[in-house]
Amino acid sequence: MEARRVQQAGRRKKQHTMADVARAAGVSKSTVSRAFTQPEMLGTETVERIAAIAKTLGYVPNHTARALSTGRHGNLALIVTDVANPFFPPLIRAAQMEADGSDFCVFLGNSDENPRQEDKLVDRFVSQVEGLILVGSRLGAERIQHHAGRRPLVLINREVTGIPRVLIDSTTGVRQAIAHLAALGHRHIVYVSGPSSSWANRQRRNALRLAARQHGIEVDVLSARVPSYESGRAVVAELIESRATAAVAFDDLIAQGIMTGMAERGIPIPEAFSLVGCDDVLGAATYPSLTTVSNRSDEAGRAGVTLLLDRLSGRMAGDTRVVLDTHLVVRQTTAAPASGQRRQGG
Amino acid sequence: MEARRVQQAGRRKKQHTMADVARAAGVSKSTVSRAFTQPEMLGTETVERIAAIAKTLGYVPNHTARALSTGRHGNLALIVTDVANPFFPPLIRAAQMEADGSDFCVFLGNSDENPRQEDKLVDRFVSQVEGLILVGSRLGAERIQHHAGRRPLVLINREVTGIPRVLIDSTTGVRQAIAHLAALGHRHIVYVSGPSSSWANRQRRNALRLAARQHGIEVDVLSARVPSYESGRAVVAELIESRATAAVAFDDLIAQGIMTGMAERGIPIPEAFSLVGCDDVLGAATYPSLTTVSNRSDEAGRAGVTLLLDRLSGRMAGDTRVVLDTHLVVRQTTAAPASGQRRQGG
DNA sequence: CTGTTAGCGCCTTCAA
DNA sequence: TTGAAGGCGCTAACAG
Repeated sequence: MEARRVQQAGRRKKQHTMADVARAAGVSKSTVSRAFTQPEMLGTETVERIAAIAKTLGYVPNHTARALSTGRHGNLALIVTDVANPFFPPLIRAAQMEADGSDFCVFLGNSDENPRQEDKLVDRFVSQVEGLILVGSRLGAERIQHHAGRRPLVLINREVTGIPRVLIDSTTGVRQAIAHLAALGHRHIVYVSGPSSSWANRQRRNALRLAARQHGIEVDVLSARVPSYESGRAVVAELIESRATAAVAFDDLIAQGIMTGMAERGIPIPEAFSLVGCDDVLGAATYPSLTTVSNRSDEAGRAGVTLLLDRLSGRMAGDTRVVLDTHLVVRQTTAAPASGQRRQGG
Repeated sequence: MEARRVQQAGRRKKQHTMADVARAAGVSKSTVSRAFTQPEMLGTETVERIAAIAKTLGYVPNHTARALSTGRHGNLALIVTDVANPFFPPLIRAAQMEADGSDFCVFLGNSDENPRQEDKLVDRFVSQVEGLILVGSRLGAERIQHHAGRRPLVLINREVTGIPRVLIDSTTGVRQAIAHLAALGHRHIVYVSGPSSSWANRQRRNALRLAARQHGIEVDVLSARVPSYESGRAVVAELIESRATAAVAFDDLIAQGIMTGMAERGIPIPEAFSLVGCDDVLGAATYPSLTTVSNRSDEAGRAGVTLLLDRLSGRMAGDTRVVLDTHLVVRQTTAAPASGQRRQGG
């Protein structure tokens, strides 16, 4: 009794319902409902009268009840691996704005690079969204397919056949990066890898290996595991040990960490070591400014939402695949290798 | 008829409902419901059996139906002015994780520095959330109070009496910055202001003016309006014209823009001009690395959610006010003014 | 054009 | 400890 009262007190001032409006207007609930969802079915004056009454009453249709009855929520979920990684904010922002343009609300989920967490988030969102977007999902293909069976699903930077996806194709940019390093005279480089379950990471590694082979460049791979400033800094010791003359990092954060680590050891970039990042999220903030493979993650976000919305309105086939190009932005962290080093490398 | 079929086809494979689980377990719906919400009311084995069956069936309680029936959605909304501003991602991330720990889903809204958009977002969220968090709201006090009357509301970096809020207090850090500049010998500085409707901006400006007066430092104010790299760069011409020897920028993005603008004009920082940022979101990425007022925006996000959740569970009085300190991080963009400039300034 | 009647899936009294 | 029944607010047939 006591507890119940507390709970009721906790409840907000009760909103008016359709029944209130109907009573005040002397019509039935259905008519009120129609006045909001299919006004063209009603007499003009009826609609206006109901609208006026609703307004004075401060009536607002209940989103939840409507959703339960129609199965349409007007929500969608965006799940990313790490909100704070600068790759994501522009993507999130663009997705957000795009959804907003179609009156959709967006749930944001942060999986923290953890597949289990990602699963949990999907489960939690799935019953209240129209569809979901997974960015750089760390989930296995079968899990993804499972989820896709429950709700329309779009992937960003993850490739699973049969599921609509938008892919930022690093291949073009990475090829340019290798060509650039080759032209400068590098013969032995390192790829500093990111998370092994990341599609982007695999794609970059493979593209790099292929291009390097074509240019006769030797490639070592070191792993930074987590894409962060710290792990970039931590990998520097190994990097030096490798005796390579240049490195391509999985992303700009790692690259920035490497720059710091190199600076701490008094190794000047680009004079003694060349470095290329990926993503171009730091702008020209680092010094020297970072040569990097640029991508427009905001476009990926926008495209993801568009794809999902199209799919929802039935305007789209199942296996769409949107590919966004990348390109190398040459700034100041790449140069010809020091001659002494070049000998070592060969 | 045709249309209906299309719609049904569009509907996903129907999720299992409580009734399915009940049937499979040979119990009633109520029992299944209780197994999920008040297991202690049931026999241990009953609960386990139901849980097992639910699991094999892949049953997930329907969030929407539950919300309709209880009035509790398990959602909350976080509205920020610009997702892509590096100040926000850590805050968002922390808020996100904190909410997650209490099984809440979070809606993210991007107001784009626009009060109308902010209002719109609130309206759209309000009927499906337990409460909202507004970060750096650009809304008038009366609008905020209006919204707070509909749902529990927490403010971050916005002060409205009577509404729970967490404030990142730049005063302490700004004071340190002024003391630092004064000690270096600066006598005439500029505050490069951010959005005029921003609480943080007003607070920083006022704190700066006060501290400057105490140190006998002259202060001009220039406005960058939008907190971005570009607007920082755009303000540089005026900045030079002012003949001040140092500037404190509303945030690090503006400061970074100023650095670029100065570099373009061949004015070396800190030799010819000293610069202090706010927020400390760039790390040591700029060159020279930026002296700035540090704040931990992630703590603000976490605190905001905690405050809201506490309020929801009735554990909290109305007018809570959490204040987070800041402090100056001296790096490389501040130095004594050139002697010629100092004369001009006095 | 408008009213009537069933649900949507779940929670929550009230009985047993 | 469990079941039956009603309702949360709205939409969507089906009549009229």
